[in-house]
Amino acid sequence: MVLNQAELKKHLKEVDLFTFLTEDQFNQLVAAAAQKKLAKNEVLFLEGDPGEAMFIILEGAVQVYTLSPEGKEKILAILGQGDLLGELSLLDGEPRSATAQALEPTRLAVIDRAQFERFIRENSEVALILLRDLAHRLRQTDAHLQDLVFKDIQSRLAKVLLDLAEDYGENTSQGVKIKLKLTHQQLANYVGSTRETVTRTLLAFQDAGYVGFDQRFLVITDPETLQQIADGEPK
Amino acid sequence: MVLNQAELKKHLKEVDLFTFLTEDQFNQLVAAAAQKKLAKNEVLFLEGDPGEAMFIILEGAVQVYTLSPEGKEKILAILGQGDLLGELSLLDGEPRSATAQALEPTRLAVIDRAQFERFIRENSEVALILLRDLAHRLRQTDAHLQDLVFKDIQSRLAKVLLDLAEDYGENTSQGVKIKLKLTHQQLANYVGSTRETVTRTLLAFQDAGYVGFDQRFLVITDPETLQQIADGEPK
DNA sequence: TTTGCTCTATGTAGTATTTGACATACTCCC
DNA sequence: GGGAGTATGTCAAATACTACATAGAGCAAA
Repeated sequence: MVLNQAELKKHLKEVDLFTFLTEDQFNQLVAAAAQKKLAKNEVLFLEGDPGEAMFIILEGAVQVYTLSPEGKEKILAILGQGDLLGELSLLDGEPRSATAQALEPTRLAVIDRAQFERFIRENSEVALILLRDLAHRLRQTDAHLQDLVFKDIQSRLAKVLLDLAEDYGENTSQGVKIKLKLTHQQLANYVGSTRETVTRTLLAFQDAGYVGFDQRFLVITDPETLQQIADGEPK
Repeated sequence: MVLNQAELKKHLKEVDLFTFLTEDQFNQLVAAAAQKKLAKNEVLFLEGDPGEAMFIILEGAVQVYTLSPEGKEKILAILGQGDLLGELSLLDGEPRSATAQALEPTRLAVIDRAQFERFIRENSEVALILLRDLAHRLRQTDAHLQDLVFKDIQSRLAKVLLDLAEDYGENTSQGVKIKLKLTHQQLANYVGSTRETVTRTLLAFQDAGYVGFDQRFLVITDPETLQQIADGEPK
């Protein structure tokens, strides 16, 4: 199914970055955007590829990860509806520094380099909006780095679960249900640990009653306590 | 001693970011820059401060770090001559997300928000140059994150030493002498470990003949092997 | 300048934890 | 029924924590 212009526009509206644009600028970008669909697990681009386009996620979810020499993965980000993807290569001309792969069926708006550059040139304040966005992401990445150094697996896992609940959560009677299924391996790759440790920690959370399961979906039943754990208070 | 305009200009020329500017743009910025001197260990700004200026390091070195709730430090960057500092707050308006402190007597050029914004406004392509720079730093930070996940202390320490040699090194008959003195504790804070582990690893490097000391300055005697260790090949 | 005091940095060891590697079932879908 | 994903335990390795001893640097008074 192909999105019509109105639907595409509705989605683009959800991109934080683009809520700063005027209606005119907005329509201009909508008109320029092509579309692409990805099946679950389909790879959008590989680390090392030349980067000649950026994407806006209209629907679905994408993981961005790199591989170590030994083949271990580190997930750098899990992006969902409304998120931008792959813009760095358009900004600095470098090849992709990570691989992007769909976690579920996903639809994207595609903006190639020429369109992007024209848009920036014709709307000079967009560069400032992008600068603000990148500054924000740089701070986030530094924070992620601190977490990795200062916090134990419990904290990091709790934090990731809360983040996922934020982005992919749905309120139910038992708590917030995370509609995005990730294997323990993927969670481990995300928090920088091993599958076994994630299994152990998740079981501990379950025993303590902080999380539960509903048809194999993870449900956050005690977000307050999880938040405390994420912030570093033990137990 | 106060830098004269010619000297200030010479230093600014060394900032990668600003080598893209025209002579005119360049002079404009030089004229706008005030100066500041820091004694060793003097704090330039604290995490949480409002950020109303950015700095260019003319001489000396500055460490940028954050504190965990328990008071442990993580050094995010060690910046030297020609590096930019504190520009994120000018871009996104957020408070400082880390503390900056001089590692040795340091001189800075100070560019406040008004100067910065005027400069950007009057030189629209500067925003694109900054975008490129931030994109680059985002990739670097991601790479740092991967190191933290994938590599052991040996590798991380080897990498940091090579980086320091690159930025603060001086060729001698025995090898590259690192002119910046860091305590084991600081190195530990940088690579995300403990002082004891750094001491042990450094001694191992010394025993193996990869590094040595010259009047308490660290000397890299076998950069090739260190590079291999940094890249993950063991021993 | 020298002496000695103090503070900081470094070296070393032993112990405790955390985590990763491996092995083995189990279970739930296709 | 087969395969992917999951649960769980054991073991070993890496690293952090704790504690203490020594060395060196900086400083101040003689």
